[in-house]
Amino acid sequence: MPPERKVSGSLLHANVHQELRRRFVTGKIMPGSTLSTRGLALELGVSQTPVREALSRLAAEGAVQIRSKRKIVVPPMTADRFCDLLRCRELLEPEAALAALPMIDRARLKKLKAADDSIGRALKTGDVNAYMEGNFNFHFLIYSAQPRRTLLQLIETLWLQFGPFMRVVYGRFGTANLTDQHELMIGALRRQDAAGLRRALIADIRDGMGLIGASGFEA
Amino acid sequence: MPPERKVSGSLLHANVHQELRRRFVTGKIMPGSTLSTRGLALELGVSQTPVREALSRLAAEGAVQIRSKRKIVVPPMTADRFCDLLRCRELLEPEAALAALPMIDRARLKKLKAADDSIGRALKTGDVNAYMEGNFNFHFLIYSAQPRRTLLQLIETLWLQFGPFMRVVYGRFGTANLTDQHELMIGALRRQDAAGLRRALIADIRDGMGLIGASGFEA
DNA sequence: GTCAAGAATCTGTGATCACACCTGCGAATC
DNA sequence: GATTCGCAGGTGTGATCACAGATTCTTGAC
Repeated sequence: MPPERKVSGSLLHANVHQELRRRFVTGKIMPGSTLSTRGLALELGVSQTPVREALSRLAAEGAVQIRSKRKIVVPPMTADRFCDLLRCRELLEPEAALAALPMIDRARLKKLKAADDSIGRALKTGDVNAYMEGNFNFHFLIYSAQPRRTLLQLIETLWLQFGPFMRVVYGRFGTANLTDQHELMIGALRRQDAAGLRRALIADIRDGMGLIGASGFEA
Repeated sequence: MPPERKVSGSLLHANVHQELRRRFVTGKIMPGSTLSTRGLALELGVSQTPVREALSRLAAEGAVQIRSKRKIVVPPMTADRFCDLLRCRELLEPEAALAALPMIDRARLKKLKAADDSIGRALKTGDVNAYMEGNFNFHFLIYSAQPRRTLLQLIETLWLQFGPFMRVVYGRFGTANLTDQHELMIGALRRQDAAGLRRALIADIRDGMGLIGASGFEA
């Protein structure tokens, strides 16, 4: 069979990487599950090559671990790792949010409000998928407004590792009482209130931390 | 020609990645220079495949940019990016150093002293290579003593992007008067003096920041 | 019926080939 | 002599093939 190349635009491996990245961030992939190059290639209708390239990148970003012996797994969840991730978020995200604060114009505020509404609807219907996606959009609408690309990249790395965990936690404990902080953040952004923004964001991150204490981890 | 496989141990692409990473961290690769898969493959005696995989990882870590049109370059240096990197370092590295502080035993202190001596010798002889390598070893001897792997990974990412820049700066301004902070850090570690450690480390990072102001960047 | 040994299969990894496209160098034309 | 057109070389990218090793299922003997 000839290669049958048609592609659409270009850069298959970039598309694959983005698709997988989306799955990670929105928690569509469970911690501890195993991925295979051939399986993903079949599923996405491409050859192994772009899948391998995408998986290398994800490995570099810590989203998957490449156990050289015949298995490539998304890292299992442990309390230590979860805590480490949250504390790193707590270090980096307030910095990004504060840098973004002066850049928030009316248009972006409108988008933020829309994202928060969509989160609210997801909470009502119990749609965890939509909640995860909305939460991601909400936070990165803020962070991407600031010009420090390296800082943004570090935060993306964290969310990539964090997504699968978050999904497990929310699946286990439900998604109640988590949206208040977003409202506070929007208010602080509107008032250009740096202290309030930092406070609300840290509280938002710590909400996740609180969930963790009791549950036995693994897988 | 038959594949002629001999490998050594295993995992070619891991070796390639590590080799390239070392070159980046120690500044053997200049900002703005271009790399090629075929060239590196030839130079390292492997095929393109492991090189491509390693380069994907490095791209994910921000060490190289993959301009889809025919060129893969190490990002050119700009004042904004340099400043962004340094501020991220300032955010993350003190956190790691303080977490490492209680873990520093006599053996590690001895290694730190040795690394600092080696830096001193490099400064005397003006050996920039040795200085870069020693500086890297010194800092990561500290950071790797603490258990937060994610935090460590983030810092490694920063150094990967930082290495080529640092080399340019030191090549341009010389490496004088930079070692004092390391002595102070060793002293603070010995005394388990958290505040002193933080102060010396931040000063060490800001030393780099000071160098940047006047010079016109690019390339 | 139980357990162990071997075959079949499926995995990641590396090499090689094929292709589209950009870059430069050279020659031909005005 | 200057400008433009075309061809050759080199690039990243994707597909395919080949191989080593691990896992799993089957099959055989006790």
